[in-house]
Amino acid sequence: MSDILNQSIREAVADLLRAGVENYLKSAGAQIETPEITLDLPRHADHGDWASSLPLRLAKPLKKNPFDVAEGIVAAMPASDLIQPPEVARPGFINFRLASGSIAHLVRRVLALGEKYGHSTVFNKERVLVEFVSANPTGPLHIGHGRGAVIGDTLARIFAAAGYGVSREYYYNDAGVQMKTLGESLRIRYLQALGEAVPFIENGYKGDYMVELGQKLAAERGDSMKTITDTQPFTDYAANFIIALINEDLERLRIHFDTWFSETTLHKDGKVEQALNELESRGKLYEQDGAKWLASAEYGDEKDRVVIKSDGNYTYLAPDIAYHAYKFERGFTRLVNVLGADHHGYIPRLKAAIQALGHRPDQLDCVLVQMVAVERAGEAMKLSTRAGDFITLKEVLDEIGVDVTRFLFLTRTADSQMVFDFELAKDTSMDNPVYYVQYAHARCCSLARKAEELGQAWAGGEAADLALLTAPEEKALAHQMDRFPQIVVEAATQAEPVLVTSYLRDLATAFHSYFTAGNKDDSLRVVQADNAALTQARLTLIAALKRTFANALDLLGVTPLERL
RNA sequence: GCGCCCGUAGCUCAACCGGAUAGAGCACCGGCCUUCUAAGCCGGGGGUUGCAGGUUCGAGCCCUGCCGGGCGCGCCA
Repeated sequence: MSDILNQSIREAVADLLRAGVENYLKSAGAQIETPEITLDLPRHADHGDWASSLPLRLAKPLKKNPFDVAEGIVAAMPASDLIQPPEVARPGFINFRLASGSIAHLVRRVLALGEKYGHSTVFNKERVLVEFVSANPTGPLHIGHGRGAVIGDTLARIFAAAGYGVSREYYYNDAGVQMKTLGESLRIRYLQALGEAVPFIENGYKGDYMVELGQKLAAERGDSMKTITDTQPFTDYAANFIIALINEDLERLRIHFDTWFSETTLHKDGKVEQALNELESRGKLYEQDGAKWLASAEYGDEKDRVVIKSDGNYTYLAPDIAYHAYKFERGFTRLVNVLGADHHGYIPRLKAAIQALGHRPDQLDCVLVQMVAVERAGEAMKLSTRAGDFITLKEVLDEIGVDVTRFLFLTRTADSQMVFDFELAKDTSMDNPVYYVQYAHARCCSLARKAEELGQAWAGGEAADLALLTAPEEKALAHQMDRFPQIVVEAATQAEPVLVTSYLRDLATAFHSYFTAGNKDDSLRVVQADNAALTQARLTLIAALKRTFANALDLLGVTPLERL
């Protein structure tokens, strides 16, 4: 068996099980290959810490009773001081329980790895580009953008921990109608600020921020732009200003983009033409009714899509294909797009496009983020940038803070609709799940302080006799801590940040339970006035736990508080 | 009309990808602070997993049909 420091307890148990299965199959003379080794987290404590239903799946090909298969595997398993002798349960489960020895191994492992605990090298050779937010700079970010921003950034953090080379990118369409309308909106607000009685346009951006921007422009330039009818200078002015605003909100949310990618550069650098030529040479484009079509139906799209209209202009899809082609061109092996759920109809044609370019469809993951409905004192509020009627991300951050905002957005899967209740989010009580977790971390810190007060400051883990850690609650803690690396890999594989959030709750539950057990039973207290050795062992356990909390919270971009 | 997502406790959500007795939080009821942070812990009530079939050792999960909700369906962006 390899060094435990390089292995979680779970992996070690899986190795034992694998050895048992292989030995068993060999001795039974079976002609089947070793199946994938699976270990589940049982729902009930009676079923141990890890359980496997492997015998149930082996029974059929072996034509044997699953219970007998389970017993055969268990008998063929090597012994280990990490687990107690495995139990076989009907109809054919194998249940594993951690032995006390596993606690010491786990604690040593966490402390040895430190900041790296939970990180892995599974995806070392991969590079992932996470594209998110990507709101056109026509107005400040609202609460819905905030959700996508937090999910995208958290995914990026998780990918990095799983070994990926990660880049965060913000893409905006600055070549389209929306930006033109933005420029025209500003031009009118500017003229109005100069005292002209110009009527506002029908589809213009009506938010107060545009009025203010018009006044700002008037104050800066006086009437020097009064006679300019071209909207471009106004568009540029507005876009630059708004991008700066957006970036300010994002930085505040602890989100930093590596690149801000503008659609215009694709056109300027000939990337659109290049991508279409590539498709053409691969025979994936054809002409019909004077337009140029992509044969996307070949790859599961409902129907083929136009990329060049009969008037010679590109559709929206053309630059988008070019953009994704360019992502691959830059060396990324996996693309993750965090999109608003209303874009779901767009995904099949995008996947078709990358396949037509010779890439695998699974290299593109589209994470759909559902709309955020906002409630304030029970009243639903509508969100529309156009109408200038929305809850801005800035308001949310001002009112409830970064930690709570980030955590709340991560408590549900991206795909589920969510109601953001302002009163609840502002509540610093137990309703608010972020405090449950932060409280646990703060309690770890509090224990260290308490020990210090009593002259029993933690002396580092090296000297501690971890064999003293034998309580069931301590085993439960070790078991939870042990899960972390696997959670990170799964969250990265599935692009599912909520796995980390719910893991943190499990970890906090195990700890709160341990902590309060000490209120009833003195012998379970971490700090033992008359037992320095036990105190040191438990402080070492707490140090490992605190490290695990901190590392996991860091993946969510939430601060591990020293005290509440 | 076609396609995608969803339907689980009064409410908000889980269920680790087909496993054992469907779990948490909130709300409700009852216990635990002269001792490490009660923003916590322990216990209780509450379910025909929308409905009806099917697949198999086993289904909340897979298949078919129906009911209900959301979204999408342009040579728009």
